[in-house]
Amino acid sequence: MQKVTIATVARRAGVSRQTVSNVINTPDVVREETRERVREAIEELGYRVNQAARQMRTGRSRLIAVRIEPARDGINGSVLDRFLHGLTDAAGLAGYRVMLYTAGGDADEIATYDELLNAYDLDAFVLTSTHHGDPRTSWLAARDVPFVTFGRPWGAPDTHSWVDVDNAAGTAAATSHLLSAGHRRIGFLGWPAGSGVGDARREGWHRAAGLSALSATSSDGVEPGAAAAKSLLSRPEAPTALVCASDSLALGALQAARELGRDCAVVGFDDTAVAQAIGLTSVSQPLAEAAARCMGLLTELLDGRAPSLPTTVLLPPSLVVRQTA
Amino acid sequence: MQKVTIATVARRAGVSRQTVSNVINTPDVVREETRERVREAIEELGYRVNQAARQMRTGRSRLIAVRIEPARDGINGSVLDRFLHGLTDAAGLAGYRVMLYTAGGDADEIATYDELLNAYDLDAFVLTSTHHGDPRTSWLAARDVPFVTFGRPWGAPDTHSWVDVDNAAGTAAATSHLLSAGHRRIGFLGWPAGSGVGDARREGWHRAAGLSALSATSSDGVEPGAAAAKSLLSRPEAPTALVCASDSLALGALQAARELGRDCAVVGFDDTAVAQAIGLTSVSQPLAEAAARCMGLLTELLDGRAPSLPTTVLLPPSLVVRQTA
DNA sequence: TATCAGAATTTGATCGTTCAAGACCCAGGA
DNA sequence: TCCTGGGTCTTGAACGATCAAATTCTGATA
Repeated sequence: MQKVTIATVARRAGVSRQTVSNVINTPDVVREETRERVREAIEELGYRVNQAARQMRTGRSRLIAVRIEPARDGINGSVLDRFLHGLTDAAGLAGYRVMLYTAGGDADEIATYDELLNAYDLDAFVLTSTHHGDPRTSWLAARDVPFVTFGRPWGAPDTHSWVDVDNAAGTAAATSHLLSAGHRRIGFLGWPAGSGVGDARREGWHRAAGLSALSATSSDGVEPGAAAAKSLLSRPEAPTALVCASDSLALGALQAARELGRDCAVVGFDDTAVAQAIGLTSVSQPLAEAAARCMGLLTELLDGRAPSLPTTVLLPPSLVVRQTA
Repeated sequence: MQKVTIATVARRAGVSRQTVSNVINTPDVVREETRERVREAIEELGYRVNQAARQMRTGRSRLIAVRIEPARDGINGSVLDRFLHGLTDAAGLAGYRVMLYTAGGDADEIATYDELLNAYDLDAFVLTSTHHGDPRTSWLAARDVPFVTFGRPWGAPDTHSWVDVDNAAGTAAATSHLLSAGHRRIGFLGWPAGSGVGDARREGWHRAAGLSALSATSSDGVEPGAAAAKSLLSRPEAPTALVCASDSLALGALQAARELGRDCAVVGFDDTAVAQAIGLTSVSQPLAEAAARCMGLLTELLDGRAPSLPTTVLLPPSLVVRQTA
């Protein structure tokens, strides 16, 4: 089976190479009848555009890169996993492919950008886990590399397009749910101030609960969460319900309540496998949609039809009610 | 900043294009002194080989593809996630990159192979979730496409190289652990016969426990697992410990025991986030190593220095002991 | 019928690399 | 002196697509 190139198709259809190329890339400049003839030839021969050749001329690879992170916590790891799946799907529909890379830190990641851009002509990047003073976005912006972040630019102006989930709305919804279930003293278990995501989740609870006293912080994890929850539940005016910044913390809270023999409603965040498994009510991020929107913004950027101002997308999460609240 | 090509480097080093190419690909044919001069030029200019151009000549892309599956169960999803991370790392070290794709079923996946091979000149594939009568491997083999499977060819001869985790050894280790803890009636909670992985996990338990009566099956999931565990625990000679084919089933078993007010040791499989979170003893697969070995086999195939017979790698899992056993 | 604009199609060059073949240099043997 | 041959380096062509410019076709108008 010989290799089928654009020339093979051209011969079969009785036209020139360029016409075949036009049928593929700018069909409207080709006469209807010719177009049909060429399309048939393409079909019969099973022709597929050779990306490498196309890329050499156009300088575009139809490849976008995403970093795959080590599943840190394990519990939260699946968030990225689901996002990745959604992104791969969305990219495929838009005619792009997703390439993975790993990186040890921001500097390492930037070095990888350089490598990927030079060697593979990557078209764009999707960044996750944005944080305060993120050096990656400025590096990419300075070089006019198209990119979108999943996560807003914390503490910085909106100089690029991003997609994020409205974390505050999530905890607010959780709090409202608890309020309408009759709870009046609703506490919050979160991370130390400073992380954008964590602060937003606290803010949503605060806005809906209207009180700021019943709040505790700890690093993420089941054990630390249990310890922090215990101190909260041992106060004089102990909460009857806890909104937590993560499923790990929520799990800790459940353990603490059980150990203290207390009845305490608990809501987690991220709707991870753990939540599903143990019946934990949790706030669920629309990851597939977030991924699709990221891809949407990217194709806008790549097709040059992007608005001059960066677009920002804020998606509402949803509350998945289970047994714990 | 002008684009740096092999010609730029050649000019700077005062040699021809081909010599630069030789320094990169076959350094031993270039005189020591020249080689050094060229290397310096490459360094100073920050030159990187353009993959698209190279690919056009050589027909090889230095890209390998892996399918990213939807996180079915949620609990088990993270297994693939961790494997992917390891594979991306290992591929990077070998000078390859990982590309993702999704597919709805075997036929769909095969169509994707065709597309990826034609359009992107993919060098190789890594298949996961192999199963009885898998059509994917024969399709690839018929076209001489290099590939490795993570998971052995169930019910078929070893016509290709594969890497797998010794599932039977995992459940055997779990059973031995329980035996040495004093348990004498150790049951097994698994999936219906027919899946290679599931059968192997049962087999390991059977071998170590020496009895086959105390076994029950159900589809994967917490609820079904709880139901099946209940029936086991309600028998006259009820087991005092249960080895399970997955963490989901194990979680179900724990719930069943609690509801029945029974004390029952439980061991899961895969050491997922759920196991870590709730202190479930579980069998852990060496996913990073499995990924690295897959990559190792692939590079052998790709460099043409593969042994004539397919290589098979069977890795031992390890038992992570926590509170439940 | 001749002319002309616009549509449709073709031609030649090019992207950056590697392959294949040829050129050059120098030491050693006839 | 001339030839041989291995080591080193250079030259032109090719991979398969698209760009830019040139050419041919078509149909309407004078």
